[in-house]
Amino acid sequence: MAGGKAKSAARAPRLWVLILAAQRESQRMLSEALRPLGITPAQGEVLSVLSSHPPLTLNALGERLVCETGSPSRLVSGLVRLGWVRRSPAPGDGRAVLLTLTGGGHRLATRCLTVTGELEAELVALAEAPAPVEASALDITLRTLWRLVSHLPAGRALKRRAGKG
Amino acid sequence: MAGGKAKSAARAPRLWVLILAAQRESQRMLSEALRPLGITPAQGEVLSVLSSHPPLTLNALGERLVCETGSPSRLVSGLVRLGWVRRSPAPGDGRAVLLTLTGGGHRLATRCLTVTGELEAELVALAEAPAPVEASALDITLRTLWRLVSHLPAGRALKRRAGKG
DNA sequence: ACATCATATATGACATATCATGGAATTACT
DNA sequence: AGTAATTCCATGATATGTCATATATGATGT
Repeated sequence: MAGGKAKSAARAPRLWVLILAAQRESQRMLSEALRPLGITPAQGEVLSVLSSHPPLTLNALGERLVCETGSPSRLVSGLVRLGWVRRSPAPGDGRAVLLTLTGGGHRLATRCLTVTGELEAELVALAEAPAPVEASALDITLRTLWRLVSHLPAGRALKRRAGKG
Repeated sequence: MAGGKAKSAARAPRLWVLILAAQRESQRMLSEALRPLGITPAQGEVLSVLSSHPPLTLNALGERLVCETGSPSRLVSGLVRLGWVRRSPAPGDGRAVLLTLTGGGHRLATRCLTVTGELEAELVALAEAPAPVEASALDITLRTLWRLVSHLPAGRALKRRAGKG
């Protein structure tokens, strides 16, 4: 019955813990995968967004990022220092700054998208259910996230924790 | 074939972005909810783990945490300074430290578990599907995470991003 | 007993994320 | 025009998470 399920949610690994675990592990994996490119996941997100958008102001970029709230001024500064992004004055607005990728930035963004795609495939492989399941969407989500992290460090932490209740 | 799906994955919000978005938003919500208690989400995780386990060493605690890898020395120091956790020498091992909750720590942990439970309910309400769905577990997971974040700042960032391809 | 290696913790260093502040430019209002 | 309010960006301050190092204790092997 539904009551039993709802009740068990109180002691099962919670959604938010699973979300945290999944984020930590995917962050680690992506961080590792991007290391050869010399950029961090957050920098990769900026490159990806800039590669598929018309020149954006800092503010507009910030509105399209998940990795950071507010205006990603320092995040962009790093990429400018590395030579992948160019800041130019925005025509018609003396306050704003237009961000564009340099030539090398475009090439790096392409490589970054490849790496991101590979990581996505890796995550999907971890998360994919071996067989069709029948349960509520939330149960399926919990199980999927659990499959994703269960044999990674964060998942092992949850197992140890469950070991003693 | 699977190729069709794999191709569409290239432009859909990716699993890892959704995981990041969900983590950012749930972190914000939990952070807000715990503020009245004067603790952070990471500190809350420590209190929760300690409240349901026998005295743990720092190392054993670290093995049960998702919020941090390595040994959570500083995280615990903060809780000791606040008076919620006690460090005592481990009998039989002069290197190790046993961590226990103080009386106030126990009470705070209880309140923390209540807050965490409420947040969990809130997240579940956001994530719950309005009606039964039929799709692969992964699709369901993506949709569930999307429901969770779609009307929150991180989700709006993803919408803006998708707006221009 | 002694030398060596492994383990437990603490701490410094660094990158990152969030919040608050300040300066410059634009917009709105009178 | 002129003033006030708002917007855009940069930067300082703080907290957090990760990595590397240092120190002390325990375990191992001769």
